[in-house]
Amino acid sequence: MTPKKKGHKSSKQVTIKDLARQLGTTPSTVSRALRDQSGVGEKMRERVKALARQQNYRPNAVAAGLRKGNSHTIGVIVPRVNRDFFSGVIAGIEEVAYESRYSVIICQTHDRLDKERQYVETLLSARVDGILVSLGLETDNYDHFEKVISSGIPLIFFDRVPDEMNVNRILVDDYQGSLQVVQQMIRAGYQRIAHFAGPDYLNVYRDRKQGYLAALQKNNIPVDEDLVISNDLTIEAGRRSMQELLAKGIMPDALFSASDYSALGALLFMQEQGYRIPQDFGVAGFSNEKFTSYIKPPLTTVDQHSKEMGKYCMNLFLQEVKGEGGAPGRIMLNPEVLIRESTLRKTDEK
Amino acid sequence: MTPKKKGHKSSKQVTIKDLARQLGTTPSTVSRALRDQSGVGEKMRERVKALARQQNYRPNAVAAGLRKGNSHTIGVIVPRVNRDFFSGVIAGIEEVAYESRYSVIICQTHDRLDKERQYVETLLSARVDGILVSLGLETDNYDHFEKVISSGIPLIFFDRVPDEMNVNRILVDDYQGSLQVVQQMIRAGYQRIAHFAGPDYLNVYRDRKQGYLAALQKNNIPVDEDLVISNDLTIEAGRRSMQELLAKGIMPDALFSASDYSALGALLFMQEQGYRIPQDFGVAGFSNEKFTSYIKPPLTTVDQHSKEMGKYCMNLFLQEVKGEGGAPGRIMLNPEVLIRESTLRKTDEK
DNA sequence: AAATTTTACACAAACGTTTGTGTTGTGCAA
DNA sequence: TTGCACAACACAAACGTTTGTGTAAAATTT
Repeated sequence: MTPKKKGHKSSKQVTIKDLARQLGTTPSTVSRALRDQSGVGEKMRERVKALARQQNYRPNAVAAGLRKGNSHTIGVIVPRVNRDFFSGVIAGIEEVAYESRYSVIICQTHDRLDKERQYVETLLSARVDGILVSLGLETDNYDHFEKVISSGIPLIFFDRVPDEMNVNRILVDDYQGSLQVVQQMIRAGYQRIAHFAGPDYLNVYRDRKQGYLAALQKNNIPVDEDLVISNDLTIEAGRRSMQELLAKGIMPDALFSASDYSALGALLFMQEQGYRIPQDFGVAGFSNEKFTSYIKPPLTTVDQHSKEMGKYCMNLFLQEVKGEGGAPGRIMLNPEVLIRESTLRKTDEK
Repeated sequence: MTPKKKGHKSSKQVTIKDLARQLGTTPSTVSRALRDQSGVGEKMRERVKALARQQNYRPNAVAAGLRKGNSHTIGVIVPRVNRDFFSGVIAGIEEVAYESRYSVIICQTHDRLDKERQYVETLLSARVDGILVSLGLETDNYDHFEKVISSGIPLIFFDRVPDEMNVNRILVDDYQGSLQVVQQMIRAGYQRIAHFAGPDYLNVYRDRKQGYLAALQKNNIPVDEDLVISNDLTIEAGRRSMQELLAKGIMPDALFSASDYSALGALLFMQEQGYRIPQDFGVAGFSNEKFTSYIKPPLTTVDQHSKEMGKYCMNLFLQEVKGEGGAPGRIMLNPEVLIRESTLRKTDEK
């Protein structure tokens, strides 16, 4: 009967002008008062704030952004948000952003180059104050990022970074992580270790492959080209690649995959084929996705300190924006190798 | 030697005014030309576009937003992005948003009420054109959303929606989903089914509990209060609650959890205690997180059509923004019950 | 050919801030 | 009492668009 609606439905937001008019003063004074700038008396300041509160005034960030030339917003471009690694980075970015009252626009490319390009345009049009990016799988051309640079706003890459560009980059030591995992696998007794690799033009996959190759070399294990397979690192790809290997009569005794997902695909396939993990076949992945610790057996993998990485990103941005950006920053974090049951062949029984 | 930099480092972005000046025309004509509005000749239009392209003109969305009073951006507030359910919804929202060229600001509350409040303020200040929300676990007060409503922009809730408010809402039939899962468990032969519930003031958890209770009732199984436990639905909580049950000497023969995560915690705990799933103990969850199909045994759960839900959300928003918003829309999707091994006690051997 | 409509453009105001520069008036020292 | 510094405020321009209106010339009709 008595409708609960209080606020008028289509009420225009109250502006600084409205406040000024009601107080018999000017917009400039109101603006200064609200932001505690000098040049306005104690009494007026109080009156302004009181009225603002009472009228439910909310500053128009768009207008302020236009005038000040910045939006206090940053853009983050990632392949997908539902990877624990990326959502971890995002969490880190957000934590720092939240403290400094920055808004974060998150864009998912789904590993598609066209979307990546489009989002860069959108973010530049939205006049974000900076862009944080991890490249998509398809990205083998960086023209769209040149535009960002020439626009003058900070650009920071993390994890999947472009090789050719001299830009800020934050990453984990993929080479070391891979090296150590494979070393452990060899120590556990595996002899013919296969590798699932990603595209060679992305630093992370190249480095992981190099780490794998280095481990073999250090242990005088010859590299078998047949055991190194490139795929798109999904569960399905992992399953399929494993199947194809066996179909070709190639039988490794372990797998180090550049991704936890393709590792999982292979693991599931091998289990279905009746192989026992880790006795008959060892499996290791990369990224420390959460599921790796739930499955049976838990998967050996490499943690990339995703949240830390996110914090570093945002802090680097804040530095840059303060004008402290000299040469492009380069930060490399140490990965943490997590040896779990999936590569623990009964080696301790020696 | 010859530095590659073309764009001047700190180059101010070229504006519509710059173009106008160079063409000997006015900003208004340039603006209309670029947007293919009527009132500008074919020849001039071409000249404008050519120059814009050549000078790398990029429209300033902030300025346009201020003038037009809309930002072509929407805000999405979710508890966390690294749940498959939420990232699925986000994917759906983005897909539709991308087509209609809307930007999406994603905000994670981490289930905290203070963050939820803060993000609402931020989004309103940023003058987003609409807000899509799924409530946090702590949210038992909706004052901050009243502000959104009185600001006049569309507000749409999904999945976790407020009871008291008469607003747009899109959800899945939690009651039906739960009812069917528990019915199946009973048919599979489980007699004493425990339930992990979330806070009663959130619709989804209340409905799931109701579905659970209804299933018992329909099968003339008395409700045992000891078997209904509220926790915060994390893995750890699931593990702990299960442990506490056993410690108290209460021994259910199955569990239906309102969340896949707490279901997983309980499942892992029971396996560690030597119980076989599903023979000795049945487990079912809710939400169809991806990991549920990887673990051993695969977990029975309920799919909520997350991506669909996201699309519905965004489409409902688009409708509202076109002014076609009559009474608040209410959409209920049918869930899909996924019976998997974790509740498949050898019932078919009858 | 005159009257009328239409086209192609220019002009100017507006969106809501922020900020540089005037303009008072007050208090203080000389 | 004059001069000066400074506080407290008003005034106005600017940020980059969009959009309503004005005004010629061109195209169309009669």
